[in-house]
Amino acid sequence: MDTSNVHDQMKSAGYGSLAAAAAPDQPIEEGLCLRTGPWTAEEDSILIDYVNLHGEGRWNSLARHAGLKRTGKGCRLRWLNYLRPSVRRGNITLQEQLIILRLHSRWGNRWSKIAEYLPGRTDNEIKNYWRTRVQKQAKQLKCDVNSKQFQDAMRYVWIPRLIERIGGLPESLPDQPRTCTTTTSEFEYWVDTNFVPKTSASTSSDSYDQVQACSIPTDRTSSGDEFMTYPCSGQYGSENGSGYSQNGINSDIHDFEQIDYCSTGGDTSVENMWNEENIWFLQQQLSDG
DNA sequence: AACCCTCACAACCGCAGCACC
DNA sequence: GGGTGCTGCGGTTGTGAGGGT
Repeated sequence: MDTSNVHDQMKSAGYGSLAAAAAPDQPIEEGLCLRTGPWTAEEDSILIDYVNLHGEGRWNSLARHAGLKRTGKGCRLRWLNYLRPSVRRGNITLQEQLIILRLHSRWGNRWSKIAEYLPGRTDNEIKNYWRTRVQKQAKQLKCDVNSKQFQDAMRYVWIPRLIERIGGLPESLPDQPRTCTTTTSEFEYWVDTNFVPKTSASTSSDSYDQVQACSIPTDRTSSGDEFMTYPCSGQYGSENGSGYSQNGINSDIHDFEQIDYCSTGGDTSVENMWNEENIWFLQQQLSDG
């Protein structure tokens, strides 16, 4: 969807107004009314110019000095989610869907953290994706998105299936895996090695933040880790080893070394994993036990 | 054509954490 | 230590588009 169209349409529809009162945490100067609703092109321009001149941060003073009748929070949100040059628009690609699913299984609703591994994507966008697509499917399957049933569904069915859709299957596997040790996360292959998360992880006390840039945490042994448990050189599938291969699908992780997760182009997003075929397949798997 | 429903998205809200005084 | 203000995060809401009937 072209979000700019949405924006323009909202504007033309007259959405937005001057708020009579400021947000509780956002005191306003006497006599100043704050605008709410969609941003106008003029406001966008003012904000862009101001940030380009003075940089990000200090959003409240920015809003005042730039002459924007917006809250500091509003300016920050508009900049981060929409105006920032690095913001990437367009559909969530299959590769990105895969990353989201896997990181969410690891971190839950920590959208900003997940967004760090998706260049150009905002936490808001990822959150919207999760709510509109994933939660909807959990609802269709009549199970909670956080239930073990749904987690297993993603782990053993959707993710391998998504992998299959992303790359297809090569005629032959590489002669030698790049590396494949028990101490290296397969996920390191999945993330473009040129990518560095945009935020500083070193300032966080979260143990999951103690990771090298360009890699996904690898502490498989931690108690809550149900994340990277696929055999490194084997096939994806259920615990008994038959799993997915019974469907003729060989999903060796190294098949996907060449996926470009930082690509700003491409259009693999057209085909979404959440289609009728996959729903049917998953329901079969679940009913089979 | 009109209505209804779902989807996708931007924007808003409340809260927690942090820094500063 | 307490108060205040700012920032960032996650949850939620409101809106138009688009498809189906």
